[in-house]
Amino acid sequence: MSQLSLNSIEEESLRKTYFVQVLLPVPIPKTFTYRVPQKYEEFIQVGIRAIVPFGKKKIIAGVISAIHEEAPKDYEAKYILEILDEYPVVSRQQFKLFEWIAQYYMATEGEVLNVGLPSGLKLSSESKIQLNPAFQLDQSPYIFSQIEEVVINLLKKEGLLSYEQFAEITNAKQSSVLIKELLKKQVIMLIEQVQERYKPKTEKRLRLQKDWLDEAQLHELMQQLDKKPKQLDVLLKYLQEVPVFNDSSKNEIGVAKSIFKEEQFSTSSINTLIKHKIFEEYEVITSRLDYLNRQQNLDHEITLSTAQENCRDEINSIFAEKDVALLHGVTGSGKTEIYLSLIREVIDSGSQALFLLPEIAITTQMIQRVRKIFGDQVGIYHSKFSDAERVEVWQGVAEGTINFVIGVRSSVLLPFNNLSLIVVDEEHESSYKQYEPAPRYNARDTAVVLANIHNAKLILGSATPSYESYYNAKTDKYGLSILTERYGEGSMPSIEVIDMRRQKAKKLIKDDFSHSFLAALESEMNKGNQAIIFQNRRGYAPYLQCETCGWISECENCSVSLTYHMHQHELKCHYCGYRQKSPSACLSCESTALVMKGFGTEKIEDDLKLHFPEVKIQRMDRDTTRKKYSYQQIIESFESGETQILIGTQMVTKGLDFENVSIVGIVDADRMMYYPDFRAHERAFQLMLQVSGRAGRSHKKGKVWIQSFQENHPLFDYLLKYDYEGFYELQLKERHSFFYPPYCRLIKIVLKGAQANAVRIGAKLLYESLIGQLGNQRVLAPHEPMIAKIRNIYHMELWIKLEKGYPLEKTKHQIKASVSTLQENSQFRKLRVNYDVDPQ
DNA sequence: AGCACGCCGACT
DNA sequence: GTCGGCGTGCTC
Repeated sequence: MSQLSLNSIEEESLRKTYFVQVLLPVPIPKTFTYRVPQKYEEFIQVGIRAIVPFGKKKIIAGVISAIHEEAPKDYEAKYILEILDEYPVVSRQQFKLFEWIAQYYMATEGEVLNVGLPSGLKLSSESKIQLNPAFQLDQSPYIFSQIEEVVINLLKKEGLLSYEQFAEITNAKQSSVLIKELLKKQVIMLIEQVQERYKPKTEKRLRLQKDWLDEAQLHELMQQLDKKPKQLDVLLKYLQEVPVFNDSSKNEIGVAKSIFKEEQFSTSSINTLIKHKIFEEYEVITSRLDYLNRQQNLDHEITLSTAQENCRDEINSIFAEKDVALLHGVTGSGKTEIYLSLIREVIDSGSQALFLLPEIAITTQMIQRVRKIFGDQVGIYHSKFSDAERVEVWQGVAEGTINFVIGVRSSVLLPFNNLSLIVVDEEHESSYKQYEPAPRYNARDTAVVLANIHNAKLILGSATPSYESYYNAKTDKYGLSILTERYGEGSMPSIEVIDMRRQKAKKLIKDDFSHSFLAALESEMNKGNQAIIFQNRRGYAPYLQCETCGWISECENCSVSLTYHMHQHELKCHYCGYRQKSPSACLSCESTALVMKGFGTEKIEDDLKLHFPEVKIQRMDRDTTRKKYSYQQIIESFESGETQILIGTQMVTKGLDFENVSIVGIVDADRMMYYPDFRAHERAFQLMLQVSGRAGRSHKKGKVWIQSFQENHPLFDYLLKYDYEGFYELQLKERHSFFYPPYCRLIKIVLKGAQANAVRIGAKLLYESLIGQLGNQRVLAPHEPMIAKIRNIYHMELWIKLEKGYPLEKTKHQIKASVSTLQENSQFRKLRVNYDVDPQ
């Protein structure tokens, strides 16, 4: 005995102490060291979550990123409080990716973790108020107010209250005063509680107790229940659902308790049956991804046309040499089938595949199509899905039960461990770039790195590739495959550009439409065809102006004009949400000569309704799709032919296939082209081509009408010929001479602050410091962005342009160092600075 | 990012 | 005198 205990003491002193690095979802650029309690030693793994104390009172969950034995020298490490997972929720490859994103996009790994982890997997403590167990009202030396007594009684009943509940109940603004007072009187105490937000969904099921399974016993049971008709009903229903007399093993799975409820069986009889040990109630964890529970008739076949097959083979041969293939296929060429057939091959070989789409392109149509082919192997990762569902996709990917994910930007952050193929469709979409909050990452570019980490292949697909990607393909960094034919009978519509200047001179414009367009529209309407009208601006009129004094309606908090919305008769700020009733007279000179300038979707809808009173017209923009199913409803109504004209913003340009659209109108092409951004022309061309692709999807030949006051702009020459490449070449020359991407890399630095002066001077000082290090060729002088003030916060921008090959990482360090030097000065300390690498 | 600590103005 | 305003610094 004594020998034994000596041994264990020796063992104790020889025992290694383990420490872990924990990555926390906070914007601090490092991991934190914690000590591992002995009881958890054997369970510790990289990638599992641990609950740790952080700061004076906070308790949060982080992810273990490394395990080691080095005790920190300068401080005493705190202990891990608890571990949460049996298996890693973050894969080793993910840590690498997180690190790359943080480094490249000048963010912290904690910020990456923060956007990556579904909030159901993030835990953070909440203070709860609890009655002090030692407290007794009659023995307390204090006197209590009425409200205090109410609180005491409530706590007795409820046990725990959150701050929020407490404030609500006492409906007191000084609830914190009350809490302090009660703490002083030792009535209450505060506890920190972490709550796992993700709860697996469970289902209550019923089955027969084992004693009743054979025929004789069942018979006896029937007899027993002969006088209890309600219970007998339940039993008969059960036997109907689960014919245990044929196969007693079926009893194991039982039946969902809910089916009895649905069919109005008596709940009390069921409970009696359970109490009498005839039925057994048990719970199972079910998936929220309800399609996983459904057996489907899968249609594994993907049939490709000869052109598609050739393209697929071409991509496969590109992959023999290169990791990235750019698929440039015109709208309607059937790129999706090619992706899906390649994904099929990957999944069948047992690896994972990821299919990225911009948010608006993940439609019900698309999901159903993919489900039909892949069934329960697909996980959908989309912001419209609940957090619990996202946690399940996350876990499915980590555990390997889901090997195909179709999702938005953030799905590049899922815990893949065996990825073989990534597809980025509509790769030119600027929504792949996250803007707020940090990390400002581009999912398309991150996918390149993700593919690299997994040794996977990547397909970038688009009808109008981004110039960066096309340049990479042209310079042989990526492979290139081109699909020029539309799939099936469709052909590209013809395009006509209307010279609005001439139309205006001849007075052939009515309500912002040229007569020729209106005539064409009318003729198509008479034929029973459908039309899409595109205008990239919502609301009625972008601003209200006084004709007497020139006053313009402006937002109080932002440097933008207020947009007039007719339906609510309001002026709204599209940046901060400020609204006011539309004035009937000028707020400056009181003249009533107020006119609306410019036009948005709402005005177009209004005008066209007057023009075509008998045609059903719908509008699709952020204002009409705010409600959950309104988007769906608008699409369905257009699809069924009920709506004849669909007016919309960018929303109408993506992924929608309508058979009957024979005419497309782009009301104001100039607005897209004359935007102060070096990508404006690239974007305008892409957008116009995309909208054009909505017409002539079937055998009907479509036509696109574009209204412009700059009708002889070279962009149109290329657009009319569908000459993507020609326009690309032209633009590239411009990018070269003005030194813009793809010839350089851009980093945008934004300084924000409440004091216009501090922001302006701070930007100037930062500029001076940066040109000192990078040279004045590489830094653009600070300037106000187009919208200099948003919600009363002033903005200044600094652009860094770096030629290819210039040391990137070093530059980023220099930038950060310059910013921290600037912020040593208290005047600039409260400026917010954010970095946008490869801004869109 | 939160959150506590600490140092100055306006009030029972 | 105190309450609470926000500027400052730290979190293993």
